[in-house]
This record gives sequence, structure tokens and C-alpha cells, in this order.
Amino acid sequence: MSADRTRARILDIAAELFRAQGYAGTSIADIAKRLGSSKAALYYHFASKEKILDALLADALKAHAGIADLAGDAGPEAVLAAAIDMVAGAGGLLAIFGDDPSVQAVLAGRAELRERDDRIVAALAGSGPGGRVRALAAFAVAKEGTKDVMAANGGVLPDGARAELLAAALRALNP
Amino acid sequence: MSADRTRARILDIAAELFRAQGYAGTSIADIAKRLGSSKAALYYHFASKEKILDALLADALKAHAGIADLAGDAGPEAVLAAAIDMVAGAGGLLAIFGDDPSVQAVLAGRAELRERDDRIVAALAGSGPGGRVRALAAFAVAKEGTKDVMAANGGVLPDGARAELLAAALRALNP
DNA sequence: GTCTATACAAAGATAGAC
DNA sequence: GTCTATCTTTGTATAGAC
Repeated sequence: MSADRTRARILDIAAELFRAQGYAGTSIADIAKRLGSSKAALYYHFASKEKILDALLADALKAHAGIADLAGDAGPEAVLAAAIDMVAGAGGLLAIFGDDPSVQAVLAGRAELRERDDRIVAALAGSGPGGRVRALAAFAVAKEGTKDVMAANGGVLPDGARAELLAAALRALNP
Repeated sequence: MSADRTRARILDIAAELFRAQGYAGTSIADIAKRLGSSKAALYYHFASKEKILDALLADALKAHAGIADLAGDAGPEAVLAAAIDMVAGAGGLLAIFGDDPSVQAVLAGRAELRERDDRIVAALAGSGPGGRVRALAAFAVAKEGTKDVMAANGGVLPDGARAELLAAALRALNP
């Protein structure tokens, strides 16, 4: 088996198990078992469990950074649409590091995630009373709402749901 | 130290650690350390790690069941308000079992959680195209939006935020 | 690239003294 | 009610053969 393909398979399996059982709740043995190989074989491809997480998170973190940048000059609609696409795209990988406390704990001292979220929410909030609460509500629709809709549809975002979610998020944002 | 008070302290500590590090990411040793006692002392009060989780979840699960019942005869506004209160009340404990995959995995074979969520969403959805997506969006505002607002405010739901969230959820629900 | 075997640490849990 | 000590299992990771 080529190293690249095996590496990709490991990431696939890890993504699924991390989502289902959490990062801390998934062992190297779990992954190796699903891979049909030994734990040692897995360690040939990744130096540690945390390196697997890093590889999994690379794309999602990049997309997240892109949205934070976008928040600087684009309008709310573009930002919320990008947030929906971030969750829907990349296999919904944001769901992993966005929801799992054990991942948050690992990332805590390292990532600028929270600071980026703050920038996004601040851009959505604008000024005025209640703006921040409505920004968080709209952001919740884009992230959790999208995730939930996908979860209720076998991991796929159904036709029309993107527009429906975006509209709902915008209504949540604008009184 | 009285057994009841110690038990309560353990639950307090466990709730905080589970939220910060996840259920699977928190060890009995972690809890005992914060408690200032030995692991054995902890096992005097709880027979297993899972029993701690059960005790923590008891109230939230009861509230969840109440909302599912409410969904039968009350309107969307009452259901969404109850969902906000469920997250805001009980120390925001829903955030623990609602988000942690390792908790979901433990609860999977046992709880009727998902079935109840389905009932709630179905009641919110009514009929018509896109109703289900909008119901999930509104439910996301009530649950995640409330949680995020609390997280951004030191664990407290600020004045006026409840009404703002309820209004945002209703707007997400109704086109 | 993958294996078996194993080292080593951490985790859940119990025994028995006080 | 809490302790020390210990058992057992599981988990991360490595060594060295093939």
C-alpha cells in the first residue's frame, strides 16, 4: 500500500471516530483496528495521536482564518455564507474541533481560534444594543444549524438548505 | 465532611472539568486532585465515573423530557423559550452532554435523547417545504446561541439576552 | 510498510487499615 | 469518610525483525 493512500485512509477513519466518540475517547488501537493494521503500522505514518489531529485540522483552520479575514471587508451575508460553507465543506470537519472539549483543551494554548471567532462576531455585530447577541445567534445558525441539518440528512446538505439556512441566519441577525 | 456536601462538591468539580476537557478527557485522578482527596475517597461517593455523569445529567435529562412533552401541546414560542431556559438553567449543564461526543457515545445505547429531539423538531417544523430546516435552525439558536452568549459572558445570560435570543429563534423559524 | 513483542505510563477500580 | 497500596486494563509509544 502506498504511504499517501494509507495516510489518507487513516485520516478518514480518525475523522469519523473523533466525531463519533470524541478525540480523547478514541484510542490509537480503535483507529488501527478499523484500518485493519497494527498500532505500530499506524505510528509509521503519524508520530503521535496529536499529529493526526493536526493533519485533520489543517484545512478547517485555514478556512476559519479565511473567514476571519473576510469579516474585515465583506458584508454579513458573505461572512455567514462562508461560515455555512466551512461547515458543509471539508467533510464537516469543523464539527470536530468546534464541539469536542477534549480537542479544545488540546488546542487551547496553541490556536488563535477564539480570537478569530471574536473578530467574526464583532464584524457581524456592528454597533447598537443587542447587536452582539444577535451576531452570536446568527453565527450559531450558520455553524450549528448547518451541522444539525447535515446530521439529519446523512452528512449531506440537501438542496435548498443552504439558502434556507443563510436566510434564517440573516433573519436572526437583523431585527 | 458530610457525605452530601462532599457529593455535591464532586459534582461541581466534575461538571467544570467535563466542560473544559470533555468527559473522556477527564480522569478520576483529575477530579480527586481538585477535590483535595484520594481517588479511593471519591469512589466512596460514586461507584464509577459513569455514575458521576449520570448524576450530573439527571436534571438536564428531566428538563429535556419536559420540553419534548411541551412540544405536544404548546406553541413554538413556548417550546423555544423552554429550550433557552433549559440551557441557561441548571448551570448550563446541557452544554456538557449536548456537545461532548464522548458523552454522546456513552449515552448512545441508553438515552432517548435523539428521539426526543426529533419530537421537538417535528413539532416546530409543522408542514410545508423547508419547515424542518428552519426548525433545526431555530432550535440551534435556542441551544447553541444561548450557550455561546453565556460563554461570552462568564457563564451568565445577560439582561435582555433571553428575549433577544427568543426573538432571533422565532425569526429563524418563520420566513 | 507492516508485523510481533514489549516498555511504560495513565486510568478505572478495589482491599483493607484507620 | 478518607487513606495507602495495589490490581487490572487500557493507552501511547518504541524496538527490531521481515
